[in-house]
Amino acid sequence: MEYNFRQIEQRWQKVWADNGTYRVSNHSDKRPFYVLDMFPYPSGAGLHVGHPLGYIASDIYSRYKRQCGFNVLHPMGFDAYGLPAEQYAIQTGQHPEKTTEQNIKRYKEQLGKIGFCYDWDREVRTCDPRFYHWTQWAFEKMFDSYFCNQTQKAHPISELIAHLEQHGTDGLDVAQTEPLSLTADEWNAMSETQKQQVLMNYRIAYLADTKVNWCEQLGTVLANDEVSEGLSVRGGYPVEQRVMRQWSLRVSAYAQRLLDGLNDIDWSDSLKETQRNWIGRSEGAEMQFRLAGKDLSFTIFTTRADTVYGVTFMVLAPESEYVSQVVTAEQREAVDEYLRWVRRRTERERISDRRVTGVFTGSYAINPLTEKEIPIYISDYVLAGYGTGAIMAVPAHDSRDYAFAKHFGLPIIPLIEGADVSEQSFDAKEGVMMNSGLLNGMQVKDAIAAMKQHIAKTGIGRVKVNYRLRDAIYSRQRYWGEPFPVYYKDGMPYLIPESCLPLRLPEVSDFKPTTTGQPPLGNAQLWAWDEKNLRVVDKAKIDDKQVFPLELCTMPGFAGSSAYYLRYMDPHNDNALVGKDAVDYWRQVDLYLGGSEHATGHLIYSRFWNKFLCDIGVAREQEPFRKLINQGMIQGRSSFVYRYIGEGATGNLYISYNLIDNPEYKGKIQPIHVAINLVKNDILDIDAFRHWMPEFKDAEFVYADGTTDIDNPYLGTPTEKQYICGSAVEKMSKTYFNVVNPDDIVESYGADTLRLYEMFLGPLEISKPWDVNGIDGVHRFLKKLWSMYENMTDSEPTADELRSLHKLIKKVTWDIEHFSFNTSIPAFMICQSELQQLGCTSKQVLDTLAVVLAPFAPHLAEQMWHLTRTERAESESVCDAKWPEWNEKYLELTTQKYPVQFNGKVRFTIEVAKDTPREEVERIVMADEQTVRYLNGATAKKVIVVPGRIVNIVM
RNA sequence: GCGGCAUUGGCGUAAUUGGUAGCCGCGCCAGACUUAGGAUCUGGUGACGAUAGUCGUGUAGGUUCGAGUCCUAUAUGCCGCACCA
Repeated sequence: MEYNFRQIEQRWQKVWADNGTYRVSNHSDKRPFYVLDMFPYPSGAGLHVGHPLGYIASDIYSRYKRQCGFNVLHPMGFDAYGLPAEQYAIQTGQHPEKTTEQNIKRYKEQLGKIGFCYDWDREVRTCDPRFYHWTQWAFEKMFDSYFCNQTQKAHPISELIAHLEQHGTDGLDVAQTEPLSLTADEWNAMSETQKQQVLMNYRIAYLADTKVNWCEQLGTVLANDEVSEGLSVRGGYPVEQRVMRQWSLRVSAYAQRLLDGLNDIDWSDSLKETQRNWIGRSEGAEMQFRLAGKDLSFTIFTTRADTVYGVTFMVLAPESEYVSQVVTAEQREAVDEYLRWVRRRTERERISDRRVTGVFTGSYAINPLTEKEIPIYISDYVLAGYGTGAIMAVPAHDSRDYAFAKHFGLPIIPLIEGADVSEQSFDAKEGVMMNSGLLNGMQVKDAIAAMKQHIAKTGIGRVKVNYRLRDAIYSRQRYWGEPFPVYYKDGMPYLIPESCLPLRLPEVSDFKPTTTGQPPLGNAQLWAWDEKNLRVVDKAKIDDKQVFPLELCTMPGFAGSSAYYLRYMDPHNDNALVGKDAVDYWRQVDLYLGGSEHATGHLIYSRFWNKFLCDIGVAREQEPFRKLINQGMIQGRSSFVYRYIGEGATGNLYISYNLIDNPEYKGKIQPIHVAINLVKNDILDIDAFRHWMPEFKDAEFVYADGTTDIDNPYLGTPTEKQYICGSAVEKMSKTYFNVVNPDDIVESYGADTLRLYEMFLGPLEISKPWDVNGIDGVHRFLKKLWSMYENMTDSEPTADELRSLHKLIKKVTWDIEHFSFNTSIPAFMICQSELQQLGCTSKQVLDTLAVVLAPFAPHLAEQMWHLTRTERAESESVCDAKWPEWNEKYLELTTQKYPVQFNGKVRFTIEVAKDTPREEVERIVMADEQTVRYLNGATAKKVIVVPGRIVNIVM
C-alpha cells in the first residue's frame, strides 16, 4: 500500500475542521495550558519555510499537552496594523484593508495545509474594530492613571487630583516628565486647561514635546527599538532627531519592575540579558555643583562618586536646559555656533564621526569637595536624555573625558595608586585611592560606598538609580493603525467616553504618509467629535461650540500586539478586554514561541502593558509569558552556476563547481544564482536550466568529470554528465532564487514530512540553513512506518516489541518536555527499524506508536490510529488519545538476542564501599544477581568501577 | 569597550546533563534487485594502522577514579548593548 500522504492529509484536515476537533472551551475540569506563537504580520510575500518552524514546535507541544490531559489553548491571529502592512499596500497601490485581507487569507491557506491544531474560532486581528476597541480602552486607562514610586504601581489619576487639591505637589513621589512644584492653593486656583497641563506631566499615557526619531521617508516618528544606528529598522531610511509634540507611554516608570520580573520567568539567559541591557539600570549618585559667582547649582549623575576629587571640568549636553543659564556674553557667539553645528548633524553622522568636539561656556563651577573652580564645557558626547544631561568629568579615569581633556589641554589628576594616565585613562574600578582626601587608602569599591554616604550626609547629593530605558513614543503619523480615542479642546486632549469605543478608523481620500509630518487622518472628512451627542461628525462642524477636532495620529505597531494574548482567552467578549472568569482560568501564557528580534520591542512593551493591566486588576499575573523560547531563523541555501568569463569566453559556458579552482578557470569565472528548484543534491537539472531563462537557452557545460558535450556528444551517461553547483548560506530572498515555499514541500512530500523535517534540521533555538538534501531520509521513514501497518495482527506483543516501544515513549516524553524535538526523530527511526526487524505485527504496539507519533505527524498518526482499531468513529481523534506512560518493567526485560542496551552499552549503578579495591568490586559485580541477568552468560569485555558510584560494563 | 551564546566526522547533528564520543539523517563506498534509475533493499563509513591497537570533541592548562560536559586562560564565529558618565 503506497503512502498516499495527499489523500491522508486532506481527509483528516477535513475531519478535524468538520468536527471542530481543536475548539477549546473556557469551562473545563481539566487543568489549563496556554501555548502561544507570536502572531505574524501578514506580509505580501506569504509564508516561507522558515515561518512554520516555531509554529510546528508549539503545535507539537500543544498536542502533547492535550494528550497528557490538559485543556490547551493554542490560538492564532494576525498582527495586521502597522508599518509593514501599510508599506505593502502603498507599494501595490491598494488600500491596506484590502491587501491585509488578501494576505491573511493567503496565510491561513498556507497554515491550514500544515495541520496545526489552532482554535480558529479564537482568531484575532489587530485591525478589527472589535479587537482595537480594547487597544483604545487600554490607552484610556493609561491616560487616566499615574505611577506612584512608593507603591510601584499605577493608580487612578483621581487620587492624584485629590492629593494636589489638599497638598499640592508636596510629598508626591511619582513618575513624571519634569519635576513640578505647586501648592494646593496654586492648584485650586488653576483653570481647567492649566490643570490638564499639570496632569499631563504625570499620566502614564501622556502628550509632551519630546525629542523623537523622525523618519522622513516613512513619514512618521519611530520608537527607539525601531531605529538602529541612525537608520530605520524597516526600510533602512535615515532617521533624524526632532522635537515634536507626541504621545508617549511612561514605560520608564516600570523599569525596576520590568527588571525584577526577569528573575521569575523561564526565558533564555541571552534574552534576559538583552532586556537587562536595554533597561540599563545603573546605581550611582546625583551631586549638586554650584556655579561660581552665582546663586545657581546644577545636578549631575555619576556612578563613580569616588572620583570626585579628580573632577577637572564639567560638560553639558548641547540640549541641556542649563546651557542658556551658563553661557557668558563673551562666549555666546562661539556656543551658538557650536549648537547650530550640533543641530545640523544627523544621528548617523554623530554615531559614525566621534571626533572630540565642544565649546567652553565661559562659566566655572565649584567642585563641592575640593572647592576648586572648574570650567564648564558643552559637548555632544554628553547625552541630554540620560541622567541629568550634565556630567562631572574625571579625565584620569574615564576614557571619554580623557580624550576631551587632551584635546582642550585640561588637567588630568590620577586618583588611583600606580595608575599611569600619561597615555590613556585608567577606567577599571580597582586599586587604592590617592589624592582623594578622606578616601585615600581605600579600595575603589569601598570608596564609592563611602563617598555616597558622605554626599548624602553633607547634602551635596543623594544616591540615585538611573535607567537607560526611555518612554515609548506612541504616535505615528500614519494611516494604518488604531486611532487615538482623543479629541482636543482648548489645545488639551480629552478622552472619548469608554462607552463610545471603538472609535473606528475613518475613510480617507489619501492614506499615504507625508514628508511634512501631517498625518493622513487629516484627509478624513468625518473626523471630529461631537461632545454633546457623543459621536463622530463631519469636521466642517468644528465651528460649533460642542464639536472638536480628533487626534490625527494613529497608534504604533506594538499597540495591538501588547495585550493580544489576553484577548485570545475571551475573544468574543464585547464587555471587556478579557472576562474575569477567563483570565482567572487561563492566567498567563505558559509557553510563548517567537523570534528573538522582538527582545527590546514587543517583549518589553507587552510586559509593561501586562503589568499595567495587573495594576488596574485586569491581568492576573505580573508576567505575561512564563516560559519563552526563541526559535532560530531558517536561512536560505543558494545555489550557483559558474559562467566562464576568461579568454575566448562566449558567456555561454558553465564550469562545474568541483573544477572552478583548476588553474585554467581560476579567477575567470562568475558565480550566478540559480533557482534552487533546478538543483537537487547540488546536481543541476540541465534541461530545466536551459529552459529557465532565455539567456541560458544554449548553455554549454564543463561537467564534473571535465568533459563537455563536444568531447562526447552521444556517450554521456547521466553520471558522466553531472554538473555540480556551488552553494552558500544567505537570507531567504526572491533575488537569490532561494526561497522555499512550504506549500511546495507539502505538495511533494506532505505536511507530516515537512513537520518532521523542520524539527529534524537541528535544535529549535539555533539558526540553520534550509537544506532539502536531507528531506528524503525523513520521508522514507514515514513510508516505512506506514508500510508496517499493512500486516497487523491481533498477536500479543513480544517482550522485545514492548521494550522498543517503551524506549521510544520514554525518549519522546523526555524530548518534548525539554523542547528537544530534533532528537525525537532519530528515536522514531530507531524504533521503527527495530520493530521492523522484529517483524512486529501487534496491533497493540502499533496503536500506541500512533499515539506517540501524533504530535509530530498528526495526519499519518490519525490514519494509523484508525487503522489499528477500525471500530473507532471518525470523530474520535488521536488528539485526545491518552499519552502513554513508559514502563521500566519493559525496559528491563531482556533476552539472549537483544540485551538491554543504550548505544550498545549496558549501564547501571551498584553500591560499593568507597575504598573497595578494584578486583573486589569486579567480584561483587560478577556475583550480583542483576548483573548476571544482564550479562546473560556473556563475558564482560571491560568493567569500569567507580567505588561508591557506578559500574559500567562493556560487552 | 561591556555582556550573552557557540566551537564535536565530508555535512546537519547526538551523547538523558560528570560515566566507554560520534545515535539518526545526508553524502560517500560496496553489494542485491533491475532494460534503466535521481527508485527500493542490505552492509560499511572519525583519523592512523594489515591486525592488535593508538589517537581523537577549536587551543593550553586545571579539578576528578573518570571531562564534549565543570573551572581558568586563549583563539575564532554569531548575537545584544554602546560617547549611558
